[in-house]
Amino acid sequence: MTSCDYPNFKTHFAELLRQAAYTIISPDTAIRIELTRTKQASHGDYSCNLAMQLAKSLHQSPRDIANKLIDAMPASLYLDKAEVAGAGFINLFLTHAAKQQCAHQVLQHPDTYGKSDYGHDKKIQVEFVSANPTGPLHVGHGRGAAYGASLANVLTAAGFNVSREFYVNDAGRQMDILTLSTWLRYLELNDIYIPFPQNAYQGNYVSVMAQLIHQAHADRYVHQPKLLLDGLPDSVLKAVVTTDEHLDILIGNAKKILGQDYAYFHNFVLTEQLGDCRNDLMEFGVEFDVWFSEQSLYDNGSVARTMELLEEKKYLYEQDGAIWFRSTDFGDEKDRVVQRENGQYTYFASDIAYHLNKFERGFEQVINIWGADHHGYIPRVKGALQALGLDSDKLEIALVQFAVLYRDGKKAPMSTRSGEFVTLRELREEVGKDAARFFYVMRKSDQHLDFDLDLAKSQSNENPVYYVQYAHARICSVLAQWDGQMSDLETADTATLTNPVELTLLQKLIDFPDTVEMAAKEYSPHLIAFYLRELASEFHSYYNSTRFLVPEIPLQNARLALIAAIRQVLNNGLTLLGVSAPDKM
RNA sequence: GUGCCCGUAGCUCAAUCGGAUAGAGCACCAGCCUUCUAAGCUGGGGGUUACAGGUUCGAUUCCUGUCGGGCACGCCA
Repeated sequence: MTSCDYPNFKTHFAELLRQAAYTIISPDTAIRIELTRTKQASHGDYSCNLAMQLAKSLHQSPRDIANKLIDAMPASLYLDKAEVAGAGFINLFLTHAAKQQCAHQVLQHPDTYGKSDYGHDKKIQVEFVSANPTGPLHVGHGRGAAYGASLANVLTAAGFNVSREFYVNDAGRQMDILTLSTWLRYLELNDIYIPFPQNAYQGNYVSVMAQLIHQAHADRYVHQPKLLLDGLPDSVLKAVVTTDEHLDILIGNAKKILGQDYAYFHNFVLTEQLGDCRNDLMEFGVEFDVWFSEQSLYDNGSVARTMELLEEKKYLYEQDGAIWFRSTDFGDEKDRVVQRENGQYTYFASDIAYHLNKFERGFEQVINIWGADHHGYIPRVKGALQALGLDSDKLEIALVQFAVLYRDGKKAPMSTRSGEFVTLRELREEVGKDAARFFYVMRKSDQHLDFDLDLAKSQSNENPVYYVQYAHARICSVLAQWDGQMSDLETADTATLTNPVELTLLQKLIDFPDTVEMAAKEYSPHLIAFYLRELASEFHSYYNSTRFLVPEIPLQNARLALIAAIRQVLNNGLTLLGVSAPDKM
């Protein structure tokens, strides 16, 4: 937390302007005072457009109002000057002393600098990745993982009480298809060849799981494979065409044949895939507080109970043998099935129960991070929450556009079915965790991401992450060659830091807490990435223009205090993004 | 066909919920290492923010239309 003797200047000056404003307008007038950082040094450090906002209602020129506001502003020892510019902007200039003090601030509160209580400990959940445990995570999941983890870190830093959650789709058809796929591969290992459906899981990891079972249990689960083809047309035998119906028949037959042993296979592949997924994410620096099982919602009756609730509120009806939810009442384009003709609940049904459960756990804000291809799914989920009498505005869906892979200048396929996908693990091994994490959050999450594999692999030293890390390593190197005590820098006299580049750097350090807050407010961790690049850029420029280890001790200590503070902020920022800050490169 | 998102430098992307002269990186050109890490720095060329209107002190941002691109439109998950 920032200590009370060193203010947030945006907040501080906004308050002064508020007091000034109420000398010329009625105190019960609602005004929004927003300070923005200026782009040009000649415009000062902070700028406010309040005068232009008031111009219309006061019937005065913006510049006249601006002058009145400046005259009415209470004095501040941090304010060097305030002036009117342009159409009526009020430009505020910080004193050098105010900026120089920031270096001390950072060094005296190294781990907490950048944090704030903006979130007021509000209980917030971030649910992300939530990939089907039916195969390895691919590079599309990687983006959701990097975004979600960074966002959760940013929210935590901004003072929210964050819970990271992974929703495990352990119930449903996709798991059954994987189970069937594994059993078929297992049968092959026992020299029993049943045509492998083209719409089953083709990936090599399926065979690997089958081998594990075969090694442990030999032919124990062979049973009567011929019965598997009961009720299927001959075309399936030739493995030319298999439809979804064929697959469902195969699954049904497998369940019948295997009996209790089906549960063994199902559980084995789930445990195996989930473990792999958890491990993969951990190596990517992404961890979760809660792994929430979809199956548990069936086991404890939550799904049935949720459906009863909707039934009581008259939002369900029967048609064509299925049960429908009236999502059109809430703006969806059509009503949606919650229970199929065959009596099975749909994924949507358990999802409603899941979201009800989230609210019952007391989260004041819930963020779901979904792939952008799910955008059509939003109205029905929000509709269901409204039907249950909940405030759907407390559910924020952050859509993450898929990363489109390019290989040899062409789009590369990345379906989990085709077996040709690029996995997150492969990507990590090729470009490293740090580069992958940084690269993923370099751009706004709702923008398409072109991921050029050749570039990322062959020219990874061009990745911007090295630029930032290099700045950190350079500072470490300088400080290692200095023989003083770090504690001396905490109180070093920084009054000599008056060069433009030094003042720019100090202002940049002051900006860090505001940047974190903005990133939290806008759910935009990419702002941190851009901030770090700018800070690193200004540092590299400083490094090339100014020597730090100089004979004059007071001057040396002042400069070292500044670069030590920069190192700390680089470290704090990189940590938010899950990227390491190396001492050497 | 309907709905949602998007269109900014040659390429990949920014632009603090409408602000001042639209910014970076890569690529290209010209310079800087007997001195703290050259994975760096300095300078330069590059734009009618897809197009046409509208709203106002002010538009890349908001509204309408056109063109172009992506995604979604299952009793799948």
